[in-house]
Amino acid sequence: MRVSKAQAAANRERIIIEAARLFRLRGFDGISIADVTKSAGLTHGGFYGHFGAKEDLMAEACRHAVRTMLDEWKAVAERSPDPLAAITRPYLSMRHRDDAGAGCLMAALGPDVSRQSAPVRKVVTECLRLVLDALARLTTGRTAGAKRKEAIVTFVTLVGALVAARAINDSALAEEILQVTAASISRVRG
Amino acid sequence: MRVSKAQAAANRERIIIEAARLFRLRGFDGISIADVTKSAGLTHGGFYGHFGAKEDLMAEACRHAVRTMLDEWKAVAERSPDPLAAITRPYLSMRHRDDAGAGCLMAALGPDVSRQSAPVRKVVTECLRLVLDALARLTTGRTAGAKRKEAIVTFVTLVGALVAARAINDSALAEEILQVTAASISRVRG
DNA sequence: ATTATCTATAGATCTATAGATAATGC
DNA sequence: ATTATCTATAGATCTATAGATAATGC
Repeated sequence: MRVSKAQAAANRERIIIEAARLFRLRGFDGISIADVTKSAGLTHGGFYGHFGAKEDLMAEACRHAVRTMLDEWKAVAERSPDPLAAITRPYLSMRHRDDAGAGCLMAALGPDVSRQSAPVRKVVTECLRLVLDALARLTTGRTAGAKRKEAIVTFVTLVGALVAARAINDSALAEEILQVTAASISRVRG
Repeated sequence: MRVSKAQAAANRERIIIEAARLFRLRGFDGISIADVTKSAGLTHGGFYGHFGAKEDLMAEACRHAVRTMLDEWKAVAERSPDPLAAITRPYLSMRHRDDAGAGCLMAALGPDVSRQSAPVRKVVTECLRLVLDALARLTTGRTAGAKRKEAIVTFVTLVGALVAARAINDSALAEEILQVTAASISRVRG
């Protein structure tokens, strides 16, 4: 059976959306083409009409995941008197810890990305630049250089806290890690 | 062919050592039992005489990786006037970034661990406690609580910086991330 | 006699492709 | 007629097991 051009484009988009969610949840190797296409309501055979290889989907999924996060960041920052806190508070929440499929790409797949080939890592590199630029605009640094440094330290601290909080099996320790990190970030800024 | 009891124990240890290296390099799913046993100089069939399942090896490999890091930390901290810097400097080096197989477990496999079952995560939870305790002893905090908070923030910052530096495809940006993070850690402490 | 390791393989799963099908859009 | 999707499958790979082999250690 065939669908309209518009429907085919929507199917492709749904494959990317589901891939971004499932890869973040179970890792690049933990999800098959069949898993992704099934989640998108298709069969695995049609996949190669949309993408040349699984790797191409990984790159697209990474881009989509980061775009989604940046859109959310923009939305919450615009309607908050303390934009940086409006971003770091939900980032360092147990909700984010327990919902990797909808969360930060770097925290969910950073090491997975390291093991991928150049095209995927290139996309992630571009995405990281966008994230750092977005964060830098919200920092208290006086010069552009100071803002950038602050953005880098803030972002890697967020990522590390989430990675550690997720790897462990103890909710109390995870909450402690997230809270102590959040307190540290707001103390350093203030 | 059969080997002596002592040789069998040494073979088991070599399987763990190679697993700790290979898992950190390519991820839990990126390495097969055959890869690990071949690296240890054995065939894959004998594996199940040493371990009940691949998952058991993952747990042992995680424990081994963290023990190795803590041993290194202890060694460099003992012969340095600034123990914390003696640990964070090599951690935030390009050498560590480019040698995941011999480096920090959390930075190399944090998200991979999150997706594993309870036994593996339990081992990693115990290991994280040991790492935080070791770091806390080297911090400048006055109270035990302050030391612990400082240890948590320091560790997650280290992990996040390494995860980000490894995920990207640009050495200059990676160096910037590691250097800015290192400067921030020594500034906050000092 | 016991047992650590090896050979061989069953059963499952995954990526990618080939050819069939059926609805779109010129 | 074109083409997006489906069915079916080839070829590769992985975990785990069964039975054979051969050296250790009582």
